[in-house]
Amino acid sequence: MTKPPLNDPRRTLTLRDVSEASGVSEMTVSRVLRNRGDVSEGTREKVLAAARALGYVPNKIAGALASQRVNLVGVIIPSMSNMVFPEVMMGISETLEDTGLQPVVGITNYLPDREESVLYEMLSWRPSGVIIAGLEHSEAAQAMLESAGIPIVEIMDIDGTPVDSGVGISHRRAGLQMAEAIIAAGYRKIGFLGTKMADDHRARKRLEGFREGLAKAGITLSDEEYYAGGSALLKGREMTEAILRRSPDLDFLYYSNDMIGAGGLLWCLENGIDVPGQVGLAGFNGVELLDGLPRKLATMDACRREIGIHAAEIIAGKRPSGVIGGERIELFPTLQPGDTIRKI
Amino acid sequence: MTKPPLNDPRRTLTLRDVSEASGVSEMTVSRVLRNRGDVSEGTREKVLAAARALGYVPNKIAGALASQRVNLVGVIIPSMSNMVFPEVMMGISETLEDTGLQPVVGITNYLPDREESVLYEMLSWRPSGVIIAGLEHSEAAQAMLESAGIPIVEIMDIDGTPVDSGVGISHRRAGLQMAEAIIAAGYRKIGFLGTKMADDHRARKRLEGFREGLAKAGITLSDEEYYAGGSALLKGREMTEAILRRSPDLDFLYYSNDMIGAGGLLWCLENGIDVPGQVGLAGFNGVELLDGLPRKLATMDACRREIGIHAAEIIAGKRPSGVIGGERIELFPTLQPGDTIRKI
DNA sequence: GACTATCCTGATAGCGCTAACATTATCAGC
DNA sequence: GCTGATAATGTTAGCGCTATCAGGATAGTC
Repeated sequence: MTKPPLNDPRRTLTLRDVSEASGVSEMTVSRVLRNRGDVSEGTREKVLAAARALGYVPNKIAGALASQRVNLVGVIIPSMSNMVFPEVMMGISETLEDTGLQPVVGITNYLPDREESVLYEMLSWRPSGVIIAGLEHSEAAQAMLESAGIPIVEIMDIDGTPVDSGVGISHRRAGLQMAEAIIAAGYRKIGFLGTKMADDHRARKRLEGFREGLAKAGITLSDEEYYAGGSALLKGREMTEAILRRSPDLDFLYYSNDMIGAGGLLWCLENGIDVPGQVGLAGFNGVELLDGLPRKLATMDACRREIGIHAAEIIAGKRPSGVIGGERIELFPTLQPGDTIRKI
Repeated sequence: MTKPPLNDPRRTLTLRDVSEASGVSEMTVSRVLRNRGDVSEGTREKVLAAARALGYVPNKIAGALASQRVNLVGVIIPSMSNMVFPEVMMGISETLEDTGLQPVVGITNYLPDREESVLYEMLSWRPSGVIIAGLEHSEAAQAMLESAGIPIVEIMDIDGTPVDSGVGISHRRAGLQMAEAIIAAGYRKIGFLGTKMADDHRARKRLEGFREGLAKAGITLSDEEYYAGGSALLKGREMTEAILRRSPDLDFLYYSNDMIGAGGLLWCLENGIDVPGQVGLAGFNGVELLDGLPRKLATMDACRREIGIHAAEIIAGKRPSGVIGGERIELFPTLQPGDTIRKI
């Protein structure tokens, strides 16, 4: 963005250029281009023609500064690499589409430090609202959210207290319900397979809920296996092989996400393990991928799309309630037993 | 972003507030917060302390307007729903990380109209550069790119002439090479399975190259099957079943992407089809998912990550060549035969 | 004809920040 | 002490736009 001298014909155009080309004031041009206020049909056309002919693109930076209005919504999520956040994004984009608001995404990679800096960066653009994944933030991030003076929606998780609004599911309960279903189906020697990520609070809460569910039946996890990085499908295979080799008496494997669950399912099928007779399997998320698998993996959908839609509605002020802020929307995932849990 | 009166303590903070709190001029505060110019250690600490205490977040809108510098890079891609663009994004983010530049993503859903409006919106923020997928754009979009006055990098595809810089692979050649490999392996009755998208120019070019490759051996496609929307893995299964039911004599299936290829592979394995003996299979992209499949699908990697890295380097001015613009970087995908093409 | 109402357009004053220059402190060297 | 460099800070003037209000038409009303 170097600035050419004023006489350079390739200097970036301003309202003034359009104004001069169409013979009206800058203010009128501004009105035409924003469809605001009354402008006669004649001038409107004249201005639009001039703008088009010049190839004028308004400068939103200047516009935003002058109007104190920024049509941006910051969306801060940990990752894009599995399909869960992209689906949330779709819900958000779709809902924001006809509001004039535009989502801007920041990725944290599950790092609190990075979340903090991404948030700072976002807020420095003075967005109209922020949608941020999770309820756990660094102290500084928490402070920024509290004093931002704009709508904040914390999404995905509802087990805790949002700064402003919250939309999500109870991961603790999701884990608990899955445990209950597994026990009800008669499984007793249960293994857990998940990621190593200390900062994935939602996976942690699911596991806690799961343990709690098992505890109610007087059961504890028989074995655990963790991974980090790499192709989730492949890791699912490897981990499944490893855990079953180490603990051959396991009769159920609970995966912290569907992708590793799918890998586990493929491995079991190839190795002649009777699923769900000998070993039952379940994942979490309800990803579309599962539809194409030889057998449907048991899972719970995380209401990803709905979360995105509701969050965006709150920011856009589209909530039917008419409430301004401080909404708390809990969604309820349904258990999809698929073909990998014994029918009772 | 409503603006509270000046006496409202919750009004958004400005440089002036920090300046008053720390007893120096706004300019000095600005210098401290941007680490620019000479500021004594004493004042620096005083200012930082005040800024932190107040919870001041600079207003980049004002900063950008004043300095004519925007640390944003527009990235315009068609989709996030398969893993190809997220991986390009990772290459971009990683490369931009230490440059002070920030990517901002826009999604077009393969719609030229939407591409045009997303581009317009992006340019109105006066970014430092634009990375945009593909070489085919609407006339208006093309004009905007030409006159934007910033570095433009068109990515993914190199079969054509970029406006400014280009980074990608030849999809035409990729299709051609795959055809040659298939023919060399002795397959003759070849079917194609792909998406319906008229505006996926890269898929189209691959198919054209593929047809060309077949033609050289005097072969034409024996059958074709197309889909739109839905779970790609599932669609891959369904399409494979459909095409093989209609044309049982096919001995090879070329899929326009790995995901449907994977679905096809699973279907074939379940239905006792000898792969690659009776039917050979190949996809395109080289997605990580394939690593977890029972058998490795033949594919060609699309150099997604590298494309992202090179594109970002061009925008950031990090190219070793020192060239300013108009670079053309062709990458060469390698054929990964996997286990689904007969060894010769 | 004066008056109000409605519609359209223009002049003015910033938005919050930074570039560029101006000014003031500080200190070495003679 | 004075000069002149260097370092540290302040002053001024916008960046390109929009909110706000002030007109100038035109038309209708009494």
